Amino acid sequence: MSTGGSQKRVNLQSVAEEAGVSRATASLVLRESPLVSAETRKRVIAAMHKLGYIYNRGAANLRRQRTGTIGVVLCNIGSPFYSKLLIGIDEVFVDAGIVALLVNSAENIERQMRQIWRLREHGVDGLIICPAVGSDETLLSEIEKTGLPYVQVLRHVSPTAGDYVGPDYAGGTDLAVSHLVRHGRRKIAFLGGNPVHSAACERLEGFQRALRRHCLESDLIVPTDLDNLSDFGSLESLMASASPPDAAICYNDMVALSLMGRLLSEGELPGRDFAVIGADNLPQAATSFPTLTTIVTDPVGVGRNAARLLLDRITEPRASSMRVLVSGQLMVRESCGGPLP
Amino acid sequence: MSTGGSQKRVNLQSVAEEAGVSRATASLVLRESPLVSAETRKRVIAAMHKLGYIYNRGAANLRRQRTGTIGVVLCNIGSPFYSKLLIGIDEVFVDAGIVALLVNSAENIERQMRQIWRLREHGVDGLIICPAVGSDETLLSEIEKTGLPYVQVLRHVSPTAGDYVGPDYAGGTDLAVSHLVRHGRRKIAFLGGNPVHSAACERLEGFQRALRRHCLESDLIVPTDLDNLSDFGSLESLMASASPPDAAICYNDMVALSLMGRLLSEGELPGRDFAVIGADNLPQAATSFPTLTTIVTDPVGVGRNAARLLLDRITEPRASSMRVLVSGQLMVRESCGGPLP
DNA sequence: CTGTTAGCGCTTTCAC
DNA sequence: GTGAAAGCGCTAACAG
Repeated sequence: MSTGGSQKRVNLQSVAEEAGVSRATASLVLRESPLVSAETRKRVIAAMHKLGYIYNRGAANLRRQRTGTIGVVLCNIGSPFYSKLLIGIDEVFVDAGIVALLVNSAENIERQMRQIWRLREHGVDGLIICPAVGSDETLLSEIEKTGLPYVQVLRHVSPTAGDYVGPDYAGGTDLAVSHLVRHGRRKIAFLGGNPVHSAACERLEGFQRALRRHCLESDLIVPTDLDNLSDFGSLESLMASASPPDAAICYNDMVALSLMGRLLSEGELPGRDFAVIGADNLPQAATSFPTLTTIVTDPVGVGRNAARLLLDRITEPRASSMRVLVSGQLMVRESCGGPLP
Repeated sequence: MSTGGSQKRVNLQSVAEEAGVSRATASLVLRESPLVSAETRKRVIAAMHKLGYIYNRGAANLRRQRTGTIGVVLCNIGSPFYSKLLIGIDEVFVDAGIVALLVNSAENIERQMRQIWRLREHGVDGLIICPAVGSDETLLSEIEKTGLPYVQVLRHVSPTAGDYVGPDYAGGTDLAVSHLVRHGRRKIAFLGGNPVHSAACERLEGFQRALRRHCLESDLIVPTDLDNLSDFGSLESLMASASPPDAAICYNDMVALSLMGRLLSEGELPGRDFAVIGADNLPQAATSFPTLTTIVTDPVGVGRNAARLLLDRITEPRASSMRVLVSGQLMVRESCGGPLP
């Protein structure tokens, strides 16, 4: 075949011929089997390079009945937090020779189902999924019906069913409350988003539990819109009330930074007049004015743990399900407890 | 259902048997061929549902010699900017029935090469790549050698070779300079990162060209470390010099927000005492104190365009290569030109 | 150690 | 309209 534009794809067959061995032997060389002599191996490898051979995983997968790919279903691939999660997942997968198929449910549960279906068609060996808002246990039973191993991350659809890896939201919020109390704050508000999924619920519960422990009332709970940061809902009226809050724990740093912006523009200095604590430790938290005290969660760690748990689950499908909580810390800066700017 | 762990995987064969037709006919039904009668189609579809059939794309791919997957090689999947890009890419791919295989070069050119190799093994039909720092034209020739269609995004390794889609960095910087000049600023600094890749270079060139057009000197170019925002390098000495800058254009909003934090902590009010312009329009830019004027690039648009261009390139491999610049705008807020807080 | 053989699940001529 | 047969490129028994 004279190589005009469409030369025949080089496959194991051609490599084997070039090296003067059989396809089977060449295949063994590929997978670094010790069964093949150094001499033969060398010849085969030389042939591979000479011909520019590229291993066809698709064909191998078809034969071996597994693909070395794993589906990752996130509900908001645009968020930095999720990207960090991906980094952790990717880290483990790279070591295990696995590629992630990333899909986005965009918080839409029909789309989530469609995407999972698509991943199945692609033959993924497992699933890491952050359930879209509105998912319930039928999600898990749908997945289980197909026999595909899976791990939930960041959110779960039930407090007990299925494997789950996530940050210790409640513990983090608890740290924040204790810190505020230690610094003399007594009227603590919670700008907590809406408890539409397990993560938000756990934060809220952590908040309420911590307040109870410190014998404080938890009546300053403000739902916030995470997409429209300029809207602090009923915070306005709280601030104007008879006993306004002197501190706030925010759903995340985005909310906290916005709140600080708002306070500044009203002439109040966060950290002195009003304590603010965020969550996530965005890069900006370290350089804002004032710098932001924040609950540090470890999304990369969550990703790593989820990936590892899934790999375990794939090799050990019958083991009983697990809940992994990755603990966080408090990064103390100027907005609460740190030296004032 | 007592599914005894290892029931035979249901394939097209079983569906065909169940429906009382041949494999070939069943296959036609799958792909919605008009060649099959409504009656038969109905029977086959019923059989598929009954058996819980899942299409095996791997097998189909092997046969058709294409996979319906595309490799996306990014150099920093953790950055929000890249996540936005992914959203645009994903949007187009979902419509085209394509799945993205996402890999991370982590700005490491060996890893980049390894990952590309891996993607090839998975049989991707094309590549969207943001070249890691240090990549040169050999990257393109390596890819071209394999005959795989590709599109560069956000950065390119040569001003002419290969397809490229990116924001109009130079144009954006130009907008910013004109805006500053319009507001009476004359000593404009550029906190521009290091020009280690095409994006940074284009921003810098845009800056210099714009200053020339306004007959200003462009001697206030400060390389900044994008990972360590608290370090503004020689900015310190600039500010202390005989003719200090009265404005700064920053590499991105992260740098700009840090700079504003710094200014505030030194008692200067950004927007009044010193104008600051960022780039990217992060959510925080709208809620910081003061709010941040910023060059709005459109990463989602870049992603969409890159994905579409790649799809074109796949169907039309011989067409000559293209450069697409996605234009941006200036979002005017308090830190320059907007009403003072 | 190496070769032979028989598929993995699907698509695609080409007959009928 | 539908079916029969021939692979896509690889791996896994099993022989030698």
